[in-house]
Amino acid sequence: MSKLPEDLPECMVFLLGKAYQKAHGGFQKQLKKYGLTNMQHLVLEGLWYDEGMTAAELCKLLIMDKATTSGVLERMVDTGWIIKKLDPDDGRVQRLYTSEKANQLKEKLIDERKKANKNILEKFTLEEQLLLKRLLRDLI
Amino acid sequence: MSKLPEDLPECMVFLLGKAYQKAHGGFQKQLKKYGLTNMQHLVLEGLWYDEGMTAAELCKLLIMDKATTSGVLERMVDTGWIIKKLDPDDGRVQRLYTSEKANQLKEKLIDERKKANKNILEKFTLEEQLLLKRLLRDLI
DNA sequence: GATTTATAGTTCGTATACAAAGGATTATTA
DNA sequence: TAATAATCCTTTGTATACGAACTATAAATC
Repeated sequence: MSKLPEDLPECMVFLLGKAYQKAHGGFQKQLKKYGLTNMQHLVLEGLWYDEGMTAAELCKLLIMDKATTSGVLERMVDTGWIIKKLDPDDGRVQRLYTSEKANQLKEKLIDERKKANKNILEKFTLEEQLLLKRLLRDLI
Repeated sequence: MSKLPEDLPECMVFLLGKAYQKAHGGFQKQLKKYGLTNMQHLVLEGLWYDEGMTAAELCKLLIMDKATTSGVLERMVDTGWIIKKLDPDDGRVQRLYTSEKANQLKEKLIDERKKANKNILEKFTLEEQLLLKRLLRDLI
């Protein structure tokens, strides 16, 4: 990291932003060969956890903005990663399912996330890794 | 934080993203009354550190994408936060300066950042704060 | 000194992020 | 049950984020 103004490098917003920027960029590159984005990958993991969730449930679980998610889901339907089915009991609700294409890649895609995680954390001791994750979770 | 699929909550990309999302959102709200965004605030802090920097230098210092920054700087010129001056020695270069409007708010704006930082970190012990910042810096 | 290469910034295309407003539909209540 | 409120989701507008291509200018090399 280059030299920074005054106490800016002490600023959490900055540190978190840049740490995320780097981690996100690395993962994004890993996912490029699948034609998936980080966000889209996250949606798949959410649906694998609970297939048939509504968009609202997914947003709540994964702390995503509903307006943003609307567009993400549309693109994922267009590219064949997920399927939307209208809920028969509630005309407002669309239930979300992963596609065959997605399910066939499930193990590989989860492995990519684990690999990304390993890349990010390998510079730390196991103790530091656990501590960092705990501290970040406390921030959320 | 709500319950999450399998070991997703162990994933650094997710944890960093959501921690940043929350920190960023809080700071953004603080800055709204000034009509500034987080990114624009960061640019001002960079220029206060070294007035007259070029966009390229600013990008390198603050780890920003040049394409993104181009638009940010244009909006900041339009809204009167910064001034661009063509470098007399190099026709490619635009040198950047903070405006009077920005300088008059300098202390308040830096205080806002410090307040944001305090809000984020207050739940941790001093030891945890220092540790978290060190770990994040090591990620950048 | 003409050609090539490198650098500074901009522009374009695509994908988030999120506030705010707008349908559509369901639930609640007077 | 008609009116009101709450939910789900989409749309709109503005601001990043970033790869890729492009323009203008400067530097390097033959």
